[in-house]
Amino acid sequence: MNLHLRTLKPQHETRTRILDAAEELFMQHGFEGTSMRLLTSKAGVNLAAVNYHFGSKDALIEAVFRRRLDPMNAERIAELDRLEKSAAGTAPAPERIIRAFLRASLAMIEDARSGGRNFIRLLGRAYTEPSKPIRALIGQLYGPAMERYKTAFQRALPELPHEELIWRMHFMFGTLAYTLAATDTVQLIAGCKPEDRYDAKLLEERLTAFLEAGLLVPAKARSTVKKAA
Amino acid sequence: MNLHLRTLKPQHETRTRILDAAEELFMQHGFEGTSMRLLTSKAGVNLAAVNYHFGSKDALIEAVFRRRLDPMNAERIAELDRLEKSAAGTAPAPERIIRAFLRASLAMIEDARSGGRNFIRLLGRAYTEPSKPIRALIGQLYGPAMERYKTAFQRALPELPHEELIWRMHFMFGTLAYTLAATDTVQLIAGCKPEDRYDAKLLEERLTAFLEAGLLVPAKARSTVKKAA
DNA sequence: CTAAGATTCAAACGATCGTTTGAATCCCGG
DNA sequence: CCGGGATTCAAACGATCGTTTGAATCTTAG
Repeated sequence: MNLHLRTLKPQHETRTRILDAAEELFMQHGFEGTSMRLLTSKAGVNLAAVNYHFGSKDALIEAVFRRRLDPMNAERIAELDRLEKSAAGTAPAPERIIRAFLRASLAMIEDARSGGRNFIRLLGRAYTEPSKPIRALIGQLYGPAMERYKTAFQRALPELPHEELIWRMHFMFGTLAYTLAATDTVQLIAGCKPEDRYDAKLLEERLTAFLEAGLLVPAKARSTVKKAA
Repeated sequence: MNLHLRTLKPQHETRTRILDAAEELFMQHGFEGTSMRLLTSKAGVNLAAVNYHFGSKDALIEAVFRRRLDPMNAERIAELDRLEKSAAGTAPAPERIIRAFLRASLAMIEDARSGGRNFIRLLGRAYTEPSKPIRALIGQLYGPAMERYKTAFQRALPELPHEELIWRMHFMFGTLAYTLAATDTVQLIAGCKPEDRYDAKLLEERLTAFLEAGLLVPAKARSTVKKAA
């Protein structure tokens, strides 16, 4: 029986070592590109440990996402709760909602010593992952938070058509996902400059300004002009 | 000697069949998730055909990208040339530059019968691909077009600091890449509605409005007001 | 101390991977 | 019709994949 909490550090140490190594290697080489042998050797555990503790490689992948994504989305929702409570009945400003959503991602980018940054980049990849089960898992884990933020935006922007909001949230989510995942693509545009390092605070300002402008742009400004396609 | 052009259709038919099958399967299962056996059987060619015609699987991947990306970026640059010529000396409006960049991608989304749509989704994935060589290839193929559009934006927005422009282009590029790649993530936000089909014209309007707003937002508008978070 | 459960270990399993081989077949100029 | 390069084919190569096994070792309760 391990119901008692004593000596719990070595109890799950192997699990943690595996999760950490998986997080980093999945980010570097992808899921299929990371072999169990490389993974377990980096983690310093036996080859059979993954199947013993997680059951299979796919179950390990799921565990990697759940470990970070569950608390991350919970924090996102809590942040929104706090924001709405402080607004006392009135709808919070869109900018505040955007910042509330960004904060969890950006906070994780800043902590480099634990694998937070690795995970964020890994997460950005997962959205466009070919594997159906992985995308389904991501959708399931993100679902509740997405729903909350959607209604928050709807309340803050009652004049914006529902379908328009869906697309703009899609754009916003895409900008965030790509920005965090494709770190070295900045230099694709910049020419060569690799941009010293992620300044999370500065990045938050830039992202918020960009996303807020896109979200608030008047809908169908050219609806009457219309397309002469 | 096959210098003469005669009978050139069956001459490269195997190559084309392989490229088409690769495009679709790479999109569905990723590069590592697509085996040569599945690929060649779908293409209806012998297993050894890929190595005979392309040399290796990696070389095939590169060929898949080059076949579409070379003309696509050439068209992008031509579009910008045309735009600048019609502007006769003055800098074209940012909106026009954005549309010029989007057009090539959206045109390819519309042609569903050839594998254009497959390729666009595959391309979106490639930006966040773990494999270094693939990202390097993408960067190399995109480089010239990126440089041209960067100077075009700089001329249209001379007051925008260079570093700010880099980031906003990064955001814009990310929005486009993600929007096109993660088709079924829209429903993650929408709840369940799968959105009938991509209406390329409508998508162009929505994307242009969103991106233009983000690109044109005043730089550092809140530097003095600052946050009272 | 001892026995039982939890965990780790080296070794091997069958399957599948990308690639290579050498003969068979096709295509076409002479 | 013939001969040679281009292409296709079935078969096999060695390597590596994820997973399983059964014994060895560690941990802990009684």
